[in-house]
Amino acid sequence: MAGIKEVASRAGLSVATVSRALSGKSNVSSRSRRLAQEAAKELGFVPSYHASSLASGRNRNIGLVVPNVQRWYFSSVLEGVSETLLDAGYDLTLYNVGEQPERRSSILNDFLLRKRLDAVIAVALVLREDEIGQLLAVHRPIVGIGGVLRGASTIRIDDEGLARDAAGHLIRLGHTRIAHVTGDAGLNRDFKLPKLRQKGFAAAMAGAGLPVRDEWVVNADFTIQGAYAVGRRLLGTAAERPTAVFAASDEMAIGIMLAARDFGLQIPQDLSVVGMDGHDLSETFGLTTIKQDPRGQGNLAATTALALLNAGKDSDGGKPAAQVQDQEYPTEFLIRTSTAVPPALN
Amino acid sequence: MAGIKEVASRAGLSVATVSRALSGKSNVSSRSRRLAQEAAKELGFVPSYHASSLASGRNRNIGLVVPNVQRWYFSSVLEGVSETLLDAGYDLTLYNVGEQPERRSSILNDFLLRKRLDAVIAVALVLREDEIGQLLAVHRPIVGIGGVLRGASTIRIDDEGLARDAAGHLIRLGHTRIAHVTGDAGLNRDFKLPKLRQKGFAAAMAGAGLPVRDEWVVNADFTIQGAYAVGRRLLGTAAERPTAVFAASDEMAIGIMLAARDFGLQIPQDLSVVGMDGHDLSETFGLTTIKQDPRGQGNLAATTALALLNAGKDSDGGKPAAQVQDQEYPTEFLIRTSTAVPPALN
DNA sequence: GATTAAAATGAAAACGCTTCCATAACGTCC
DNA sequence: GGACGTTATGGAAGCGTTTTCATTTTAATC
Repeated sequence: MAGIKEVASRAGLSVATVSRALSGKSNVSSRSRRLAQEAAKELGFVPSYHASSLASGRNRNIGLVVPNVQRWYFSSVLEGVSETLLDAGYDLTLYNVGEQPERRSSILNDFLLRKRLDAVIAVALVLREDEIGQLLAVHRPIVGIGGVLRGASTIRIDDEGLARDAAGHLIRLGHTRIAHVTGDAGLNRDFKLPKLRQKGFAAAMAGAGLPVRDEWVVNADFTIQGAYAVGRRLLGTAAERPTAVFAASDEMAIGIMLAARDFGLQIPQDLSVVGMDGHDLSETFGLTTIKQDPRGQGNLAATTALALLNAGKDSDGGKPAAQVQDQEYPTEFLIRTSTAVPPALN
Repeated sequence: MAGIKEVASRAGLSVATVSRALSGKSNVSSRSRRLAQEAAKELGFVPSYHASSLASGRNRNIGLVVPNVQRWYFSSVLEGVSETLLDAGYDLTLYNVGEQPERRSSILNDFLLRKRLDAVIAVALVLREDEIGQLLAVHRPIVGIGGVLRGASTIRIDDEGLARDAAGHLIRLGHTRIAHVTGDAGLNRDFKLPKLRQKGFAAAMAGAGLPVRDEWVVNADFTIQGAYAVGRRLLGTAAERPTAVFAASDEMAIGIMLAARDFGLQIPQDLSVVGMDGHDLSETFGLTTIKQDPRGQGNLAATTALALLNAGKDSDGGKPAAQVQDQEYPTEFLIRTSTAVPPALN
């Protein structure tokens, strides 16, 4: 394991110059730089991460906290974050906190604060004010995706408004008997998104003077399987059945579609379904949905975090320091083949 | 930012004793330990990760290299690894290498070797011998999942044998016209699994004296969407259509089932489908499959890595050092409702 | 060629811990 | 109560870089 000292003596330079040369600093003659690089390559020298971090105070490591890597949305964000971080030469430390709230706080204490992360990206996670305060106190930028964090930069979509649009689409088609599939249970209580989308749904219904029937607002935990099970109950009773379903996620919309097929219900003739998110599978199912781009959001979050980091460094430097800001990410309403006028009007 | 010195002076102890007390070492009186802990808590002291790693040579950080976090199998492994690592107080550094091979090598050089990881867990990735050599040379245990790595511990299933069993099940039911959905294209060329499963399929067919028809061995990239597209081509021509499909993954099996429904084919009456992996969705679809437990495999991989680490530490210590070994993970053949005797025999 | 500003260099001081080593306190046993 | 084996303790030496600061070299100007 060659250290920087060996490189220095082989290059005939001092340790200091080698360090500067290899880390691309200025004030190094091109000759010295070349010498240092050659010696480093010949010895296979790679600077020790910890020594370097300890001395410089920088980590080149950003933490990502997600509730559940299994879900499409989160793994897509993860992919996006991972991509831009890797390109920037940063490490990604992943905290898959899962549904247990107690794990979350232990993570914050034991890991995040341990001075080993330059920044934290939190997805769909509402941190308590004191937790944010702790992070900000140690000068760690925080960027949140899909959840507003006071004092942190945020990337989000207008969940409530978009949900209203989605439900509105069904209403404009003439549907009056509309069910809503949501997903609270068991999940992190901090996870506000389902409530927001539910609120948007309720707003659309109210705006059209339509009743929200409690038995038609059902919970499916954001999974295809959950929605499939729920769908069998919802659609099984031929007596009075909704003519349209607005699901708070595409996964759940797909679950509903699968259940509908089991009962021989044609989509969209017998049942309209609209989802949300733009899941990879939604196209295959011809699902009308509001597409968001979680991977792009991940990219943006990482970029934002990096910008914040640089801003902190040369705070009085040339380029204007990046500010904490709230960015709304663009979405796209995709009308496909899963929605039509209700059967009665057909 | 309180350092260990402040803790020491507040506790009225030396820095050395505080360090020992807080890291749970022996040879510390219970009184000193209590004092140190109290002082640390009062000051909100958290040891600096980098300083600690630099001084001790340990990182408490394990790298996980996966091809694609989006795929169910990989995200499940990730979840398992993350879980046991978090419980053990270890960090997880994730390398989502994606399909680009050049990225992989830069990761190895720039990150893995930078002395910042205690061990590496590689999923479905064949490292070159010299790459393994590099890692072993710096005394980093490697554990591989789903790909045999010379000199590394491995957790795997018998892909070829299990594929043979899966295809064999169709054959025993009386099917002779069996298609196979596999997935090579675009993927990391190192990814051997599809070839192994394909080999198992071929072996089963050969064993029964059945021909493998080239046009019935189709590629679907391991996705539902891909298999759906492929399925529409495969099943669309009513002329001569397979009576059964063996898909190399449950996702692809599901894609086939969706395509079959589009053509009004009943499963299993008109078409039998068998998958592999035990995807969360397979139950919902009644899919016959061979279930493996990627999350459990992730748990085991992490445990193995940790054991290897400890073995390295007290190599001549009490408990026998953990050995490099090849572990076959148990699987379960689940016969559900997607398979039956072929239509002709019905 | 002298004068001055700018660029390049090296010695050494951090960075904040862990751990070795020597010493001190504590029991235990005859 | 002295000798001895344990267990606790503190001082100080690392760990391998980066960065400050003082110094030397180079370039630029008159």
